[in-house]
Amino acid sequence: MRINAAGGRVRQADIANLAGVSQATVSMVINNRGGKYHQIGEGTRRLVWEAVEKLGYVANPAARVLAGGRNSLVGVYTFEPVFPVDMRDFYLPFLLGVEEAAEASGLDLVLFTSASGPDRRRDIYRDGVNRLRITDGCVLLGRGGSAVDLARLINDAFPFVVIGRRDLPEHPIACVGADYAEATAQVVAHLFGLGHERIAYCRWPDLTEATLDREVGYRRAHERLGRSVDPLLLRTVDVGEVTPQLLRGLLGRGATAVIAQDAAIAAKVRECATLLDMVLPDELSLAVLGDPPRSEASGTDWTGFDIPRREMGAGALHLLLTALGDADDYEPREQLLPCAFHPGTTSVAPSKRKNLQ
Amino acid sequence: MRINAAGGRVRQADIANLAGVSQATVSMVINNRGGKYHQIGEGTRRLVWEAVEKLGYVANPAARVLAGGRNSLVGVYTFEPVFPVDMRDFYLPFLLGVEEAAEASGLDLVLFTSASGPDRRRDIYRDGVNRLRITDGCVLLGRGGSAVDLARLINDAFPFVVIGRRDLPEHPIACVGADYAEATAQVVAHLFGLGHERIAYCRWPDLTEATLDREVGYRRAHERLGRSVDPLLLRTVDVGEVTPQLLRGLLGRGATAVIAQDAAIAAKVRECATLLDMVLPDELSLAVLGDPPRSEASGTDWTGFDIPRREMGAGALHLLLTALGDADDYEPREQLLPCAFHPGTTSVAPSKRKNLQ
DNA sequence: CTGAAAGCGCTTACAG
DNA sequence: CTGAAAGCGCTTACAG
Repeated sequence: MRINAAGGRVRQADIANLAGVSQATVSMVINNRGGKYHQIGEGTRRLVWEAVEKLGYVANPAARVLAGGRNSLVGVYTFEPVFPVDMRDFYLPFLLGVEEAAEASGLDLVLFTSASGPDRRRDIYRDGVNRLRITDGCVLLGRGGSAVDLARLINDAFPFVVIGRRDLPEHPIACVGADYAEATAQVVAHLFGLGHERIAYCRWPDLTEATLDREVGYRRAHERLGRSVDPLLLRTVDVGEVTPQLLRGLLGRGATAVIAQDAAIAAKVRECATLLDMVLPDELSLAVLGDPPRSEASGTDWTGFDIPRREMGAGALHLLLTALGDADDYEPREQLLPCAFHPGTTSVAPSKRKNLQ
Repeated sequence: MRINAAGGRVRQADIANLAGVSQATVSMVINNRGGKYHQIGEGTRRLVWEAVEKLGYVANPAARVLAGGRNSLVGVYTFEPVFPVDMRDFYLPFLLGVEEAAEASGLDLVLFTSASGPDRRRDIYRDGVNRLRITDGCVLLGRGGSAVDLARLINDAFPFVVIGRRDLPEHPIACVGADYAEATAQVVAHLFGLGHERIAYCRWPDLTEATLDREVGYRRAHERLGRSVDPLLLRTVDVGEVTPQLLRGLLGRGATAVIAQDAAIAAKVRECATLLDMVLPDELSLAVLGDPPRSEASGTDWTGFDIPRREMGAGALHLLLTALGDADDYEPREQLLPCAFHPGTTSVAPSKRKNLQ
């Protein structure tokens, strides 16, 4: 490294020496500050730049940050270990969106990989310390995210935005979600439009917003057409519980279409249908509520919708920026992005199917 | 964020106040320094940690770095904008490797996305500032990487490791590369083993280590078997220059197998072969020197080798750690990882082919 | 075992 | 138009 007299890195002080000006002046010149205090002469400017070039000066960003306040570091924190490759496929687009937006705003991203302990579980608070604080603010990602941790972050007045709609009983939370309710309603409406009368829905057993919102959409679509939801067609299942018997039950109840919350369930339903010797999609229409990860899509062009993951990532970063901007009168907001409906090839108008009894 | 009396971020001074100790003691406790000077009592330790927890203190990384400490922040810097999706596909595994290793070492990752200017060109040094310095050290990734920038980093005594073999005239550089020479030699040897006598090679026109190393391997494999390289079979081409005429030239020169540096060229060669009504792979064996990105593989199981991208990423991080460890007698090292040979289905024993004149 | 102090290299009021 | 000084929040000798 370029060395000054003292054998250290070249500092503004060295430039000041060589140029015969004060250190403050060097700073002003380098940052091109024209503040009301410092009007710096052309001659001085040149002197300073010459010295800079001669000594090969480079500002120390740490010092700069320390003296200046913000550090232009924004964090990305994932609640679950991100390594299982499937998960990666799923989360990556969010990350890309965040990154794009960060790049556009001149921010660097901190990936909190260290946050997971030896057990690979993740906690924001470990040893009572919130590492996220090295950043100006964070984007939070993933299914986990205990309400306790979130409440604590709010308590700490730490700026953050959650990707995915999130409701916290007490506190309003800034989040950017996908409008699953409306997107689901659209899928259901599409099936109704094709002529299906009885549409089954297999949802997850969890109680997250993502699951509940979709059910809301399923019900909403029925309401809009003045139809009532048959409770026996609305099933709460784990993938493992999807069996030919289950499917037979739905068919027996008159279902001509099955909507699955995710691709794993959808694939399982299809498998069962095949076991029952059904011809797809003619004898059974299928739909999935969201874009399946590559590994599970397996070439099928499912009826469903695309989650605007990239846009959600970018939106989260932007929301975070406004939070950082006017820290004072900032009101946590929920922002819902529309999902693009995708007709796909797994659903068609219902036809007669053979009797399964 | 937790606010102290002065309305600012919580600092060590606030902890010191609350715990009734000096700021220096807080620093020692937090960094768990047992230096010969400071033996700190268990009681004091507890008091400090309690205060830390109560106020939600987190060290300011900039200040820490400035004062000479470590950060547990490691940077990842990509020379090219990473956004074109193909590029992503290519770079992602490296990143995963780095992340895995970082996670295992309790380090967080800083993605320098801001490094690219408005023109989306990337420079480490912009406005005379090297932002990388907020980290303890960096992993550098990508094809760009001007020798000037690298030399400057070395001059600055900034710890870094390059992914991909890199030779700098003057300075030794720490890098983790793939052993392209040996991997290429293996591909050639495989083709010789199948009975091919004359093997053409289409390389890129650039002069990067990645390109030169592969050519070395091509030549080495010939030497080992006591064969000489026919200069007319070793072609330097852009994708655009791969034409049926080119291929005809190679065939006319007796080639029964063509090795392409990348999948784009390989695909083009195959296309040309098809135009010449050749039956593949019987009449022409093909190989690619590296695993093609998903988008270009297009279902073909190319003869070639797998670049150990993930391992390279992890290796780079580990090398960086040793560099950070004994900063004193640290000697920049080059580390080459073997590539796994992959027989594939695009090459077989040569057979008679029809005369193309 | 602990505190007071210097210093890391900057930026930014403030005083001329 | 420019300089002297304070302060950002830490770490690390040094002095007790």
